[in-house]
Amino acid sequence: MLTLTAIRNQTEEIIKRLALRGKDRSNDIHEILKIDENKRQIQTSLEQNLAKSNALAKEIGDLFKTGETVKANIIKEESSNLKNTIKMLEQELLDADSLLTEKLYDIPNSPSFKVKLGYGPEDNETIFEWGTEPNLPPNALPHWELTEKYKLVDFELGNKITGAGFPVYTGKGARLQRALINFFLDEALKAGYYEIQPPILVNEASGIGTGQLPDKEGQMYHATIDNLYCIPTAEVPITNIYRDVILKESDLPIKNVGYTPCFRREAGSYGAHVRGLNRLHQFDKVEIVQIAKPEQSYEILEQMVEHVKGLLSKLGLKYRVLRLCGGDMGFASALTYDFEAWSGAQQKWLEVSSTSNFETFQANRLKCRYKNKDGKNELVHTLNGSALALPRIVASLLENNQTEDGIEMPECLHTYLGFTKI
RNA sequence: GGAGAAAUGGCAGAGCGGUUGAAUGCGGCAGUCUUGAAAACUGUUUUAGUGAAAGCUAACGGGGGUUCGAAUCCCUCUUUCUCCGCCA
Repeated sequence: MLTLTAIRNQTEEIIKRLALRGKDRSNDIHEILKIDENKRQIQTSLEQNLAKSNALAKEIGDLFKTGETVKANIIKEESSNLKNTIKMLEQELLDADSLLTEKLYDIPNSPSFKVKLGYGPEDNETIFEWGTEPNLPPNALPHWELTEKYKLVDFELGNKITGAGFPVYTGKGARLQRALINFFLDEALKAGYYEIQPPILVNEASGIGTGQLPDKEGQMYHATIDNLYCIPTAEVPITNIYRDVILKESDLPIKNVGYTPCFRREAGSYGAHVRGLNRLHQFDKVEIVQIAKPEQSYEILEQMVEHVKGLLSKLGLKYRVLRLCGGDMGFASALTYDFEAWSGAQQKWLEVSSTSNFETFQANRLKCRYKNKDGKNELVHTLNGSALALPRIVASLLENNQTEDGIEMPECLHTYLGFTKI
């Protein structure tokens, strides 16, 4: 969530930046300021009463020590009466505070100045494109037919065991999954990331920390008996490592990478665009996460973008990079680059990575700070990106590299795969 | 899963109803000394809210309660440790 300090001190700038999302938020912001002011008034009044009560308690203690019990009892009564006022003010403060939090949760992150005003995907800017149109045979097949032909993924079997969107990878299909995961992890290690294998079930506090809760509850699988959630991305556990943590300046930037399966309920999805591997309930992803000093974060975002570009280039996939417009950007993000790989047989772009700078939006909820040069605690910036998500990479690889007599695998995967062709 | 014990500052560890935001030790930081370092000595060392500041308020695992007053008593949850059971 946005920090109150920013809303208070840079009100006009925040409003201007929020407007880039295509919706005027000035009323909400001013309402928040009003609630905040009211809250502070209540708080001041409460604290004054508490101070009085503390002073009386001390006085009673002293009186008992000197044996002046009669006098002490009189003050005791006075203090008892004060308690009612305090209780009332406490409740008022609690109400004001929860109202304030509720309103703050409702405001998305204010986009970076680099973000273009826009309302949907049509307003995104393509800032980079690489690769050439694959040369496909005349009878080229979409990946969902290739996976069947070469027995790589069994969707039917997944239906039987679990349900739609839970595919079973078999034979070379399974080995391709493992190869990609290892390739992505190794590339991240080479780039200086530290490998983490986190839990894939998280508690409620973690869901709130990275912003999946309380709003997007319906997107996650929920194990109700133990009140745990299946992670929709490794971002959740890996970023929550730093919840309620004060880092040293020398710790930054922190560069973590983790592979996890990801679970998304994708409630309400249907139709051709979810066919095959295009959209799944369970999929695999390697995620890179960085924690950075504010002044470094945008440079680091560029580095992360370069890293993802490198992966796609090595895989030989035609791809493009989009800078999302305000209206298409995620709730928590200040600047997002989407990566789309070209799917030759489907003749469409498939989103394979989303790499974002959240500035202090997540850090504020997480209470993740670092001690700066002046010894002050300052919120960090958090960033993350998929590097990469597997299913659509597999779809593109299979489709783009199909030949009359098999599917060629890119060279960078050969040693991981133990074969060169499917 | 059963039985028992415990949770205090960066760490270790006192306190177990009344100037205790918290003794002491270690660590950290600053200074004295030194050519420099070590040692020794001196000082300093949590965080958040509010305020121009002084100050005030809150926090001893989380939540709730008793009391004029709680780190200290009670309830509850969580976690850790020990023993038993089960298990890859």
